[in-house]
Amino acid sequence: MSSRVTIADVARAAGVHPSTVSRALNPGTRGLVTEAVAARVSEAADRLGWRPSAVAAGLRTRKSRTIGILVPDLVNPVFPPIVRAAEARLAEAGYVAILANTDTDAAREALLIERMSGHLVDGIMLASAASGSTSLDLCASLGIPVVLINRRLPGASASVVVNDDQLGMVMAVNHLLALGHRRIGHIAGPTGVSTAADRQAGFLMALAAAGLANDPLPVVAADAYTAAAGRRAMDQLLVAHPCSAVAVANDMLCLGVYDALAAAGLRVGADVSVTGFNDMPFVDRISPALTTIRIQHAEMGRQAAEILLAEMAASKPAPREIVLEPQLVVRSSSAPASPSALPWLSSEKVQI
Amino acid sequence: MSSRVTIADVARAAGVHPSTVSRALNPGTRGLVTEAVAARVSEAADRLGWRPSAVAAGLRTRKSRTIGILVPDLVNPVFPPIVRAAEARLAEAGYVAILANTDTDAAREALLIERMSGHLVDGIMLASAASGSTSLDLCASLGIPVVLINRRLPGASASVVVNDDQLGMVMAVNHLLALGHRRIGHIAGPTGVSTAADRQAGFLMALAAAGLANDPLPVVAADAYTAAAGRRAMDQLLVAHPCSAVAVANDMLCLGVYDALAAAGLRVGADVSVTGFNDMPFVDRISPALTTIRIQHAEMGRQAAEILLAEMAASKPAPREIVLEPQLVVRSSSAPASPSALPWLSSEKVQI
DNA sequence: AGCCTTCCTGCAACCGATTGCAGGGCGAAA
DNA sequence: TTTCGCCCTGCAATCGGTTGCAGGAAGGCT
Repeated sequence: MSSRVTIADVARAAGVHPSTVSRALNPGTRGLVTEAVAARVSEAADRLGWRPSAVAAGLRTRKSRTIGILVPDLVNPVFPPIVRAAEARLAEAGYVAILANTDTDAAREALLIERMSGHLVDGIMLASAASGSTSLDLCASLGIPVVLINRRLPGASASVVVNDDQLGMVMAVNHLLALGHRRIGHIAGPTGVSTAADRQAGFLMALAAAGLANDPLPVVAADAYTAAAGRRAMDQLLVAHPCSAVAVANDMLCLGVYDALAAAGLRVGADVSVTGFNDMPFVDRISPALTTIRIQHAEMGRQAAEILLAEMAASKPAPREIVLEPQLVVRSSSAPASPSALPWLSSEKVQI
Repeated sequence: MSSRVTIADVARAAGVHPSTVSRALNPGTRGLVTEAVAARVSEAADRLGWRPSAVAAGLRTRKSRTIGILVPDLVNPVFPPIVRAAEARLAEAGYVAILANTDTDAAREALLIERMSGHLVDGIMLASAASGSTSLDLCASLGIPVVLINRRLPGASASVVVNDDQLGMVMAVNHLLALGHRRIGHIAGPTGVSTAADRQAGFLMALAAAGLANDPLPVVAADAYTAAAGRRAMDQLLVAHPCSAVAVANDMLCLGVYDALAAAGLRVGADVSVTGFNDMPFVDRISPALTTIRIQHAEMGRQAAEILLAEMAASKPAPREIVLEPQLVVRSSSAPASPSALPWLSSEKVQI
């Protein structure tokens, strides 16, 4: 009933030795056998309904045509497009993808990597690796090539595909500056995460370039990329540094920022401009539609797959780094600054 | 460097035979060896850093501790929560999940199933299988247990975990009726899909129960679960059957419905009430927030995993059917009917 | 004390394909 | 006609655990 038909059965049917069947059925070695024999074997194979056993082949070759994909949480809308594109490219090359969620838990991540290594994965894609993660060392000791996606890791020697986070945030801030805003705050991402650090660096750089560098920093760091954390951070920023515009490190945070502003009686866009980052699905549908920085999710996944395929083929790894260009998408959450319309700012002392 | 340490190495280190190592390290057979020996073996195993090779074990046992998950398109927000929950439950049981996107392409689906069977998957979770799909037969002939998620398949003998789509739609319509609406339309899903059929049945049932059965049917079927299809369908419905409320088969369609109403100069909620189905992420953030039917995405994935685990353990399949209860979530897209406020309806001749 | 049972461990085959090595057959060149 | 060489195919080992079978030791019972 099941995959009973083996290469031995085919060999018997075709009147040849199993090894000949193997050679005839394998595209790479088909040239080693006579065309007539190859044809006879192929005919017998699909007459019997033979299906290759990737497991048996893998045991011998130590290659499983399988790669592992680790994401913190698939429900976060940033990841599906990445995974989708990666899987598509891998499937094209005959690979299957093993997916797992790490929950940003280092121990769990290590467990999953070890389990995947037991399944002989030929490579691993690590999306948004937590800082201080030892996963790279683990993979190295297991001899598994890795490519990091979305976040880079300090001092990592693995290949990486990331967005140009710094540039993206510069674009967002420049957009706000062009709208006339001068008091611009920043809700940063959680510390220790490369996307947070790079985006904050971009923010400060853009401000400095505009001659608006100042002290204390108009920055509050959220403790996670969630709406709740965004709400808390914005509540703090409203007190610590009232401003007419805020460049937020992440779209998800923006949802909380919207809540905080609404609670403070402020209108997003009219009273306070907000920009996000990621252009995740449906932020064009929220009210007001979010101005944000679009990153190439799908391209990230595709490129990561491409790199992994190349690294698995090559003998010498030679880590590569791919930085993708972000794009500003202007919608209704950002609007021209009009100081007169901001009575809530007038009572504060100007800090910039 | 790689997974070099085999049970033979461990056996040598512990001074026992490889078979004894296998028994000692396997939870199920550990009782067969002396406690002292088992301890000595375990010690040697993790001193040497032994890691089990799921591939080698699977070759012999014909069990890979791997299951395949097939979804039409991971980017559709309905699926991540399902996949997430399924993967979590499977990981708990020591399984890994192979994920693939079918693009609703039958040929591709068959290819993926065959490929997965080569990887000796112990079971397959099929989310939203296309109607007329031969995948079930294929899996049966391959001897792989299957569980269908989200959509049932006519005449299928496989286990299935679905939402009570009919009941859900009845709840939505009853909600609209309670708000005073009497002219209620329905945007149905694509034909041939069980969710579409069941929800439409629920719509008609609720209308009939309220004594509002009528002819012609105030129903337009969308040709896909997309915003664009929703837009087209609603444009048609506005012409064919003007109404004060519309019960839509799917949240994604609602996005298009919103567009169609806006284009017609009608306000969602105030002029026309709209209900969706799925309560997918962020529909609470769109404007106006969507009244919809919440389905238990995560529970679907978890239950499907549970069933699969049970079926793989049992010798005799015995297909089960689990129907999960939906829940009405009222937000701002539905409001009391006020005929006087609907001048656009007054010129039409009443059809109900 | 002798016999039987039970428990533990070793032996070896096996899962299904891949691959280095060797040998046979055939054509070409001398 | 003989020899050299190449091409094709068969042989058997191998990947790393798992498991049926058998044998030996220890303990219980009469």
